Amino acid sequence: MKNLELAKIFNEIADILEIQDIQWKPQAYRKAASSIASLSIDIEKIYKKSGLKGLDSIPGVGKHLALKIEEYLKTGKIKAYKQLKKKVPIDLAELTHIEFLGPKKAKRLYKELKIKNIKDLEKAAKAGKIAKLSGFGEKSQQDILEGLGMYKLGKKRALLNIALPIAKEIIQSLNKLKEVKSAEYVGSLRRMKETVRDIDILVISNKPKKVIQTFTSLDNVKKVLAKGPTKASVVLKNNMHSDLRVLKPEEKGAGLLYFIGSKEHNIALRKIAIEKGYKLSEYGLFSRNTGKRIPGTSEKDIYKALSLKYIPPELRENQGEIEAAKKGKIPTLISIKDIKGDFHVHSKWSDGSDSIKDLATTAKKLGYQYLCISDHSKSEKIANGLSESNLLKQIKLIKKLNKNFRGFKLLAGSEVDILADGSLDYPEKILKQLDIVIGSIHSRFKSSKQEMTKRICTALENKHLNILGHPTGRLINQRKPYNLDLDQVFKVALENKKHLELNAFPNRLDLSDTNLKEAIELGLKISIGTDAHSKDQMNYMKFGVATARRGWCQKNHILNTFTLKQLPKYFKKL
DNA sequence: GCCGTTTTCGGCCCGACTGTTTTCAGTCG
Repeated sequence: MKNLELAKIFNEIADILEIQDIQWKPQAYRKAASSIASLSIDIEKIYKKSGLKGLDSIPGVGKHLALKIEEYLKTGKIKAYKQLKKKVPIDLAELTHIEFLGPKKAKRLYKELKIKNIKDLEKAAKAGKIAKLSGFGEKSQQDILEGLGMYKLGKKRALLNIALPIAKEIIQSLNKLKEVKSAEYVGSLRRMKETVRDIDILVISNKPKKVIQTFTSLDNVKKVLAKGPTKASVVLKNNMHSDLRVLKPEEKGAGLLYFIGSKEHNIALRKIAIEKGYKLSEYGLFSRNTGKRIPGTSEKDIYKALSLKYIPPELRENQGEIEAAKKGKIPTLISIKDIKGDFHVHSKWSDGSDSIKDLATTAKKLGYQYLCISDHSKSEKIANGLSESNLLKQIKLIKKLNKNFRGFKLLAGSEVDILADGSLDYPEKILKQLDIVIGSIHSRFKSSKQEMTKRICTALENKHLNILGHPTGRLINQRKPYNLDLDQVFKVALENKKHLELNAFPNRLDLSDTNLKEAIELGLKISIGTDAHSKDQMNYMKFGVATARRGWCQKNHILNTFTLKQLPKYFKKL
């Protein structure tokens, strides 16, 4: 996938053009970069299939940029970019990662101090050279030094299971104030993006001063970055940033829209507003002529005034949801209430920490009808994988426990290793005694694309396998997906009537949102498994559901929404 | 450089906060 490489280059071109005070072009490059970065398919595929015309059909990509993309795909470089870099030999992509340092300041630093990269920047800042520049001063230098520290610390974005509890705690503290009418987390966290950079909060109140004061003096606040009458920005103790905005009650709907984002979604909405003679900002929807507020203060009201169906936050990425809303075709997304079971949990028989009985109790408390115990298979020595005899014992125990349940059933499963040759880690006589077999890759991650694809497809052709576990093997912030022809895997899964897992563990979320969208469009069914290694982790289901929502999944796409009675249609051995 | 039921020119989302200013540019979201 060269999508992200291209997006990065276009963004850097935008920076360089901006430095040269060139108007509008930077915006065009940025827009193209953002739409390329959010493509769900490989840009190379688009080009191979439909050539320049295909590239031209990407929003924000016209004739000229299409040619540049073609050049990059063919030669691996873009001449115009090289020339620009020669002219402005600064590592802008790196430098502008520093908070409060944008292209304009970077240019001045280069002109006056020959600063080209982070290293030069650190040296100059430490030597006190930056403070002496006109227009910079002590504070700017301090900001840069701190930004450098943050850059080193916080290159990685936070996982949802880290960010969400912090956000909820902040919300709770703010909601305690009588001045607060409502406090909600917004931004990418509200859209449940797989990782978030900061925690954005929107408070509705007529007394913003008090709210800002409380927010900036919360226990969890390490440093206050900015503090104005309606807006504040802080660094939390874990080095994440949190931004607060306070709006008035009548501004709530527009405020939520604006702060939930995404930016791309908002830009698209504002353009529709303009077409209709309105102006949309975080304060509301207004008539361009009279400046008067258009009645209605909820998000729904605003969508309605723009002739759009309500769009749930998880879909607001400008990836087709606006077009769908225009046609009134926003799907009814799956919700956590639809979930009737979990297909992937580990007990202390392998590397989990709780007993099967405790896991079952938790499942029943969650209102589930079934829970599939899926411990590791014998090759997974490091995770205490079950020997054949132990697995048989476990199956017996599950059958015994089931006798005591009403309206609830434990399913005897296993997360069976897919071995190097694509075979499964237990012999047929064992596999056929299991209710559900999840096949997963846990070794030889660095195989070639061809090998890995063949290995997984062989497993998918095995009649005992039901679900392909964490299909791409990525670990967010840690490990890239395996080299894999995912289209081929989807195709073979479909042909063999196999299901794909959406592993809900927060550092996996595998399949990803865009993968899921592709999979369900093909007609594949998805099984959400928490991969819980303790009963508490069974709550990770919410991250799975959120990711499914981001992948446009409806109830009927997700196996976990089916009742115990309906399951045999999808799992023959039940 | 892109885009188009005001389409081949002339627009391009909108506003808050900060630092270094003496009216605003730069950055962020």
